[in-house]
Amino acid sequence: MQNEADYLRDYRAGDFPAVLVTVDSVLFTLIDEKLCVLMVQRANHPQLGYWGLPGGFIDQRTDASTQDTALRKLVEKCGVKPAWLEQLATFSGRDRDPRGWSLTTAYFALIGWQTCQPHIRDVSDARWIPVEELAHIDPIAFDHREIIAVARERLEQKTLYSMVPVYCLGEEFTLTELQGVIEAILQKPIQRKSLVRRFESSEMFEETGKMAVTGARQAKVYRRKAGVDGLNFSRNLGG
Amino acid sequence: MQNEADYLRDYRAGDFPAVLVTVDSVLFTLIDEKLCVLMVQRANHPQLGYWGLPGGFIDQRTDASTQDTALRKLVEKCGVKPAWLEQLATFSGRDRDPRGWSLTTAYFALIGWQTCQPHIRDVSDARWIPVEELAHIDPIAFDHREIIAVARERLEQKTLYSMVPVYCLGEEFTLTELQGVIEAILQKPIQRKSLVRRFESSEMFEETGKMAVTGARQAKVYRRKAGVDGLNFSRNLGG
DNA sequence: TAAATAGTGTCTTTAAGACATTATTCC
DNA sequence: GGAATAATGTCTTAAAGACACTATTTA
Repeated sequence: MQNEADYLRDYRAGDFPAVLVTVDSVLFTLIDEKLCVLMVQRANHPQLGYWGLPGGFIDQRTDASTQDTALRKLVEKCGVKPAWLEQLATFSGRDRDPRGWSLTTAYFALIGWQTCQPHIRDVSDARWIPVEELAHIDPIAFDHREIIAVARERLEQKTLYSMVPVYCLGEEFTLTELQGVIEAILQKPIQRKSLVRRFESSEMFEETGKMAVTGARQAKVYRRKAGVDGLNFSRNLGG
Repeated sequence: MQNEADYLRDYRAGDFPAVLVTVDSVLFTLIDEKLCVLMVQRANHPQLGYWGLPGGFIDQRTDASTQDTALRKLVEKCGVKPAWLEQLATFSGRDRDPRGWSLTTAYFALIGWQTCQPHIRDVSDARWIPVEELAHIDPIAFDHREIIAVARERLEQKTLYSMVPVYCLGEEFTLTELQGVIEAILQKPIQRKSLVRRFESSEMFEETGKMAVTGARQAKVYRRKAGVDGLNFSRNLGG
């Protein structure tokens, strides 16, 4: 019987028909009170010219995992790393890509648009699209419309029991801005008092000492404490 | 400039180094008050003889998605479909499989062991292993120990806000049995009253009319209503 | 001082936790 | 009747909802 070393020496990838593997990201931000997603106009076949999610193939030399692929592709388009990145789900099937049986591991990401605006202005093929306008964009590449829908669903759920929406904002923000993102995501008003209670009990934030001028009473400016990542509440907001 | 039809005609998979793609499942059940996971002794290289998760390669002719692959492989080992199946996450990297850069989409599944016991008895390479014994099983194939840990984490979380643990039981069960699974998963006692409140308000279950004899007062026997799937509570159990 | 926005106080509501009590069955 | 298990009643607690109120800034 063959031993493992012999097996590996004789092993040739490609004996089985390969699955086409990609990695795509759904990157959200908030612009003008509107939840937006970063879309890229495809520069190659197939579906050249279609709007789709930023992503692409794994580079086996540089990527230690699909998360690295996602980050690499996002940095290409935005110039900076997203403030939040987590795996969403893997979408697969025979018909989702015309080249054959394929699979994409999708990531879910958040960033403050201010952070990457300079870079996106230069990359003419990338654009922030308000999620409400997606319905009017047709076609959309592959199954990316469905992937975005799943990502939105996940974002909504996480908004109910965590502070993730804060990663749609810049480094510094006011409570009213945070409330704005949350309400844009949930598409309904929330109780500011409930938000304040969570904001404080999370201990994820600290005052910068600065005040934001809004035309009336000035608002305290906060930032995320270094090294804090996430905190889940044991109860949902907006019952 | 080439059009899409030309591009697809000329397209050859294999121009890029392929990623090795597999699908694996973490199937849980409850046996003797203990949470167990289905493990299979590997019959092929690499890592022949190691215990690992049931899974394998996608069959592009028969599988419409990785979920089909997961189901196909589980049915091979258990003879029946799991009562619950959902995608867990995709694990990837250069070193997780000695054959090269690889990726596995892992599924998370639940079943009552009674349902598949006859088949598992025949498949000599499959075994239910109590999760507490996993620490003593070394080696475990690939990164499957880590995948199981992530699945357990997910099961624990879902137990706090849903009725999923019920899918670890057979078709018919008592409240005390359900409480048992939950306590085995959370590794701590819960308030039966809280469980009863959730059980009723979920409207996921119905009485069978039967009673279970336990040696003292008999317990009502319930079953899941047809077509009910899941329900998430807006608040966690076991503060 | 009025309007606008920021932030607080406090009562109500909801659903879980704690645990005592009642019910049923077998011996 | 007593032990064991099943099921219910009810008071307490934690955290969100509702909303009135105070505070600060600019016009």
